[in-house]
Order: sequence, then C-alpha cells, then structure tokens
Amino acid sequence: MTGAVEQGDRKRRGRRAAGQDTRAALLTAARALFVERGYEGATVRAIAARAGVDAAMVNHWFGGKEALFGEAVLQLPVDPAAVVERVLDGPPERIGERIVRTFLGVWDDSGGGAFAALVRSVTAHDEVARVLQEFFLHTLFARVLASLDVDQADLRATLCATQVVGVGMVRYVLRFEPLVSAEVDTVVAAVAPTLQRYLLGDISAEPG
Amino acid sequence: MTGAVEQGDRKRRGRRAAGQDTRAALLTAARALFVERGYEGATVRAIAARAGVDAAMVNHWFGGKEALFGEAVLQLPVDPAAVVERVLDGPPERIGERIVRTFLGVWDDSGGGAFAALVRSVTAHDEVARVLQEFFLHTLFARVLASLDVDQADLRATLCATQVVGVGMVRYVLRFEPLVSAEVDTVVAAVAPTLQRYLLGDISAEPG
DNA sequence: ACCCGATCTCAACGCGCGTTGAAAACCTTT
DNA sequence: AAAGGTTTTCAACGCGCGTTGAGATCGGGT
Repeated sequence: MTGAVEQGDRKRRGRRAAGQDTRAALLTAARALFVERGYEGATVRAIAARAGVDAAMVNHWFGGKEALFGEAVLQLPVDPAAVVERVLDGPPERIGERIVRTFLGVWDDSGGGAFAALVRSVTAHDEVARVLQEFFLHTLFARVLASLDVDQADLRATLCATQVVGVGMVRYVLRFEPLVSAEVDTVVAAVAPTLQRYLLGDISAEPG
Repeated sequence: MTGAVEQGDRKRRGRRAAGQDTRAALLTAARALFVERGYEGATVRAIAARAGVDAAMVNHWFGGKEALFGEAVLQLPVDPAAVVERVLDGPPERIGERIVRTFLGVWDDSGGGAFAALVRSVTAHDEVARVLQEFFLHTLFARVLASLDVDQADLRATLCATQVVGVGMVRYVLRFEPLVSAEVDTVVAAVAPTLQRYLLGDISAEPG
C-alpha cells in the first residue's frame, strides 16, 4: 500500500485529468494580464503560470503569443448593446450626461487599470487602435447619432471621442488631481455639456 | 606607401579625437529614440548606434539606461515660457482658441509621432506621468489660470487637460477620421468653446 | 619626453523572452 | 486489453536585452 509514495505536489508529466479546459484558462489569464500589464508586459510565461500550466501550452492551443492576444483582446469587457441602450434611454437633452455616467461606470470599477492597459495595448499594437475605432465609432456612436439625426455625424462622433478618451487619460492613466478623486457628479456637471454640444449643438465657427 | 593599408572605415579602438562630445551625442540620440519608440523600444544599443559610439558608453557616461532616460526626458521639446506667452497674448475671450492652435501647432509638425511616443512613454514608465503633470498643470496652466483669476483653478486645469489630451489621442494615436484630416480651423471651431468654458465659464451643475 | 588618467571598442556574461521537439501520461477507440 | 491520438511537462534553443571588465588608444600635466 504505502510502497513508493508519490510526490504529491510535484507536477506530473503527461495529460492532466479530464474536464480542465486549459484553453479557456489561458484566455482568462491572458485577458487579466493584458489588462494589468499591456501587451509587452504580459509575458507568455506569466500568462501560463497564472493559468497553472506550462508556457508551451500557448503555442499548442493558439500557435503563439500574437494569436492568443488576438483572441483575448477582441472580447471587450463591455456589452455594446447594453451600453447603447443605456445611453439612448432618456431625453435627448440629457444624453451627454448619460454618456459620461456610463463611461465612468464602466471604467471606474477596475480602478482605472483596465483603461490604462487598453491604452498601453493601443500604443504597443496598431491593430488595437483599429479595433477600438470600429467599436467606439461604428458600434457605439454611429447608432447614437443615427437616432439623433444631425449633420456632420462622423465629425461629431470623433469630437465626442476626444472628450471621453481625454477624461479617461487624465483620470485613469495620467492620474491628475483633482480629477482622479472628483465625484462622478462633479465630472458629469463639467463634461456633459461639452458632449451635449458635440452631439447636438453648433460645432462650426460661431457667428460673430 | 601601399605597405599595410589601414582599413579606413574599421573603427579604431581607444580614445577618439578630441572635441567629440560623446555625452551630448548620446543625449540627443536618446531623446530622438525615446520620442520615436518610447522607453522600452529605445534600446541602449540603438541609441549608441545612432550616436555613433559603443553601447558601453551609456554606462560609462550615465551609469545605465535608467539614468540616461532621466536626463533625456526632462528636456521637453517645447519652451514653456514661449508657450505661456503665446497663449496669454490676446483677449481672454479667445484664449480657448489660442490654446488649441498652439497645441496643434506644436504636435502637428511631427505628424503625431512625437505625441504618440510621449503617450507610450507615459504608459511604460510611471515617472513620466509625474513629469508631465508637473509640466502641464503647474508650469503651463497654473500660470494661465493665475492670470485669469477664477475659482476652482485646479479642477479647471485638469478639465482643460482632458480635452487637450483627448484631441491628441484621437488625432495622433488612435487616428480616428475625420479628425486626423480635419483642418486646424475646423478643430478650433469645435473645441475652443469647450476650453473657453472650462477656463472661464460655469463648470458646476447648471441651475435647472 | 614620459607617464597617468580619461576615453573608447571589443568580447563576453547572465537574464528573460518566445518558441520548439521529444517524451510522458492520460483518454478514447477498437 | 492493446493501439493510437491528444494533452501536458520538460529541457533546450536562439535571440536581444542591459551590463561588465579588459585592453587599446589618445590627451594633458609635469
């Protein structure tokens, strides 16, 4: 019975017990580490360690780090349909406020780390900027603007992007006070009118 | 004469001719590469190659990459005094316009590469964010706001930062159209009123 | 004119990265 | 129960990184 005792915690070689979805575990670990450290900072070894498997599994299941990144990043932490619905649900004259509240609601939760990592990924990896543009402009603001029926929709969308992205940069990445500690209501009061004007107001040279 | 011909282009060992300021050459090369590729992308070998010297010179003159970075980055590519003067030179009711024009004037020149690299450096190196905050808020906007005499100056400064940084992100890093190709006047017309309000207008909850 | 220190190249070190191939352990099929 | 394919760990490779020490070369002080 006792015979030669198995070294219990020593990782045995070969196939593990069934029911362990290594692929999914790697994807989860990769998303978390990409968010924490960005593309270059999230090493294959660290991802595999967090997933509790060997680094070679990344190549076995995805073919390489690049491909794993491709699969992991494209699953954004927000549900586009829900966001659009939340933004459009209410009177048009307060849509700016709802955008700011939704934006802060999504990113404040992670303490800003998620947004910072997204920015890090954008600068390290050109493809991410394309994906973001697709999502931000075409998926989100295109629908919002379609329901508002204004001219220069594309320009208005990018202007909204400047203000929203800017708030994210200063609040989550640069961490300039007092905006980091500012209440949501304070930010809303200041920024919402800007979005309101970009979406529905006059954005051309003001007459006299 | 012909004897043993010296291999002319082969780098000779030992001390070079006098008058070659290796330290300054390294600093210049480092600034250029940090701007082009960010902190992690600017390798010691590449910096030394651009300066035309060996990589070991970085350690000899600065003690390491980190210290070289510290000296190189603190010399920003803009002259604070000139910027402040240019922004303040004119009527207060058009200060928003002057800020946007100055900002685009500084960064449009490099085709956006310099701004993108700055962002890359910020996300790769926490210290840069601190330096930027010092420069942006305390050196620039503190003086601007001091001359305007308004309440909540710190909050107003960070709000301006959100809009200005946001324009830079969308125009230079994310490259969302149509803002990338937009004329300066178009951007000014849309964004200047926002800065005008952040600096001099009402940023609290609007009365009903 | 000599020497000593400052300056510079070269070769190599150790590290961590992404990746690869072989061998071990497990599961499924027959 | 034997066979065969799938999953997994392990060991090692090649690369580029920042850094180091030895030695060659030049310049300035005496």
